[in-house]
Amino acid sequence: MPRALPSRKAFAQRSGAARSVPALAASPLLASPATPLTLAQTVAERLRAALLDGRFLPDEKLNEESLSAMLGVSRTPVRSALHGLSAEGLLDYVPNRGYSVRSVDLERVTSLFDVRGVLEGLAARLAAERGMDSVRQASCMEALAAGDRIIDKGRLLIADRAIFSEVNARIHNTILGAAGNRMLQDMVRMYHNIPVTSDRNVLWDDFRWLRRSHDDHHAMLDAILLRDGSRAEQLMREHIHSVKLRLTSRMAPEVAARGTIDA
Amino acid sequence: MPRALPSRKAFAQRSGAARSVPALAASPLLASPATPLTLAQTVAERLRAALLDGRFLPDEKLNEESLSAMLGVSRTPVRSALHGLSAEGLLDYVPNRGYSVRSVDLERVTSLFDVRGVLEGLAARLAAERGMDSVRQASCMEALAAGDRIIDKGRLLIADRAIFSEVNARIHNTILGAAGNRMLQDMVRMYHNIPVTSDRNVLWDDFRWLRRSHDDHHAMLDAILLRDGSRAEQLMREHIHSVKLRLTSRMAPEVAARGTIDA
DNA sequence: GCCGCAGATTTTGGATCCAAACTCGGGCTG
DNA sequence: CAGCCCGAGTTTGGATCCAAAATCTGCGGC
Repeated sequence: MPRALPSRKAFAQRSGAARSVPALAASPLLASPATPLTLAQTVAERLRAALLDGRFLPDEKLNEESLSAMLGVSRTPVRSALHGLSAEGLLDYVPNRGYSVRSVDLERVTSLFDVRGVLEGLAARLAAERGMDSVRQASCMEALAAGDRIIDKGRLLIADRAIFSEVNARIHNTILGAAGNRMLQDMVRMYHNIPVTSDRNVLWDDFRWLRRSHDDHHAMLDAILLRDGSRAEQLMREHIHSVKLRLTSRMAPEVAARGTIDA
Repeated sequence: MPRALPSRKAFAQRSGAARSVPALAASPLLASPATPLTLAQTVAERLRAALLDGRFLPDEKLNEESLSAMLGVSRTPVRSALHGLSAEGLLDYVPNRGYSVRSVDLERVTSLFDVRGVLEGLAARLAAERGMDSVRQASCMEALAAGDRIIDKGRLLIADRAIFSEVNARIHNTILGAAGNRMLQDMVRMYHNIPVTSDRNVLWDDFRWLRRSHDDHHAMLDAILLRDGSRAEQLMREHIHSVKLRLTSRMAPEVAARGTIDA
């Protein structure tokens, strides 16, 4: 008999409200081919969301039976989901001992942003070399304009945070798409799904930093439109580097100094 | 009743002979912590090996039942293995339609080597910045010397191919390890497991190219020992780029021109 | 009092069973 | 004759069952 389950609060409903922001029209890219999802996939999705939201403690062991009870499915799809999430790097797995939440320490964040820097740098370069189609150009311009409107207010309203987050995501995603490199897309998307480094965890509260960040976006897109691959790459690297510094300084204020990108 | 199985020849025995090359002592790095492997993992390993050896046709559909019969296990570990391999990018998966061998076309190889270029470039830069410990230095020197001995013969003996392949792997792996970035290691190792791009598929038959490649190794390690991160990165990028050109030119001689890395 | 060891219990890994989705072929209709 | 519809057979996804490994617990020895 399965003893009293932990009953993690509010796990069942995750209706995903507050995702759409009216200030930015939905991008026409990435249309879904209406694939019939499998149970294991939806379970994986829910677990991923829970992990990103920090609803599990770092290093917490995940019990298959508890999860299956929690989600109202059998152990089979849960096992499949856990397996997949560990392949994505969100969980740790030890053969006969099960899965546990991968904790993100400073060293791991540093590693990740170093990788992210060169990958997104590559994306920017490729986008510049290939050139952007008009749809993507328009999408970026729209996002930049939306960002400008916020910046021009001179301070960051709370309501604008979500928009800015969306603007940021739009720009990076469009560049990534323009690069036209599938492998690259998959990799970058992969660690957009890692807790601390996920965009939703970036702190959008420092107005100065935010303005600088938006300036970076302008410069990057400028370089891309001018087809200057090297400059686009350098700018993107430096941009990511600044995000890395920002995040790591929060994690361990005393450390987080020596950069790894600047010449 | 399961009808006559395809009985892919020589699938059962894969005793893995001819892996150790006497010219190079086993590297003391990467000691195995003696993890008790699970069946699913061994199945994944065998399937991976089969895929890398090209024992399956591109786009071939993999039937779970056939595989389980072939390997003498139930469908459960096979399913787990297939799931994992698709996460690694070796297989394609469509929800209710199963797994199939991912075919590697020219576009995919190009994508992959562009990514690999920046990632291994990052590894070289990080290795230079951190510096190599004496063990790694010695390991590299040994590998370089072994390579020199082969090159000095003025032509490539068939027996030396395996050694050179080993030398190459040793150098790249050591640099990767010296970078001290776990995330990076995982990513690079991941696409060392992709059919066409796997080191074992590099063609070591053109002596001139091979000599140039070995020169690259010398230059790279030189830069790393001098702690010149930028140069190490540039050299590694260019090195990978040359491998890319070499592979793509074989795949489609008429295309494979415009590079993406050189300034 | 602490460590180690043996049995009980929990938990994971693998096998089997069942249902739902897909495939393929024959027959029907326009 | 082409195209669609429907049903048999196959294949995958999910649930359940069983065995092996690990964890926990309590006892005894040093």
